[in-house]
Amino acid sequence: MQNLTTVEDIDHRTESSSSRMRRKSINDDELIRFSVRELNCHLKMCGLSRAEITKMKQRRRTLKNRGYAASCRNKRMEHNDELQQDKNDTFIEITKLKEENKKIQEDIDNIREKYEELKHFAQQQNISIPKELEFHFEAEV
Amino acid sequence: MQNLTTVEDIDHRTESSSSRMRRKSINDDELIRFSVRELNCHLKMCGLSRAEITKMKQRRRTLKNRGYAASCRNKRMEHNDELQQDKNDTFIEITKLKEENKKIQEDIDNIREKYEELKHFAQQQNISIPKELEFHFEAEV
DNA sequence: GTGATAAGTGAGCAG
DNA sequence: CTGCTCACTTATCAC
Repeated sequence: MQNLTTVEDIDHRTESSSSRMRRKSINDDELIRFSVRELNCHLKMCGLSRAEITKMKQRRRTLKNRGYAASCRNKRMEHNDELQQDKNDTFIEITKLKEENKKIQEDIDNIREKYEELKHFAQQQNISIPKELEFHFEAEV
Repeated sequence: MQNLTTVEDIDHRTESSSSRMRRKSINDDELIRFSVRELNCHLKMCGLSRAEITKMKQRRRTLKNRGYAASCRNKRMEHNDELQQDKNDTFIEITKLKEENKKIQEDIDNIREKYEELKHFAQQQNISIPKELEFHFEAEV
């Protein structure tokens, strides 16, 4: 795509009056970067007609829109990547939590077993365990 | 946007020969729906010139592209919603797992307490607990 | 006027 | 040719 906007690109119907213009005075880069005030100043100095100025303004708008569209696409892609990353992260976290959970559950099972053995031992020794020291396990998972 | 494609829209340079055409014979809807074979048949029956047929084909392509673009955008949005939903779902699951985890950890703490009390009781009663019935808690979280 | 976004268009790739 | 996707343009909306 062409990157220079010269007055002769702008409005061929006024080509006949182009002899009084300074050509290639503003490129696309400047056309975007200049403030409205600076731009108006430049366009006047170039001696552009009203129609040519309108075309230039439109070109400026189009160039800016191109940039907006790009940042819009970019934003969308970044947002998407972010969600995707979240998904990966949470998968890892869930896996970790499940493992931890499982490990703790195993701990409980071990303790329960020991406790049962201990109770059994007490029975054998005819030791009565005070009520307040009793512990009742819930149903195992 | 206009929704009918008539031959006179297609190529004004051949307007002079349009007397032998049947006008408004194909609308955009048909232009998309017809198979290539059907379309060629229709275009011939309408007596379109080669240039007109090319224009019609291009119009068909454009209309199809319009649809493709729409489905592409749609797909992207659905994918995005899906990721967003995943995010919500996993947030719920993680919350649940953390709660469960906490609950189990509390259970362990309770058991640990009871166990310690039991050991203390045994000491008071001068009951020695066999080594194989000992249980060593890991460092508390 | 500026920035953002939805829809439409054309280029170009893949099948 | 068909379908898809990217970059760009245009129309529109909100500020």
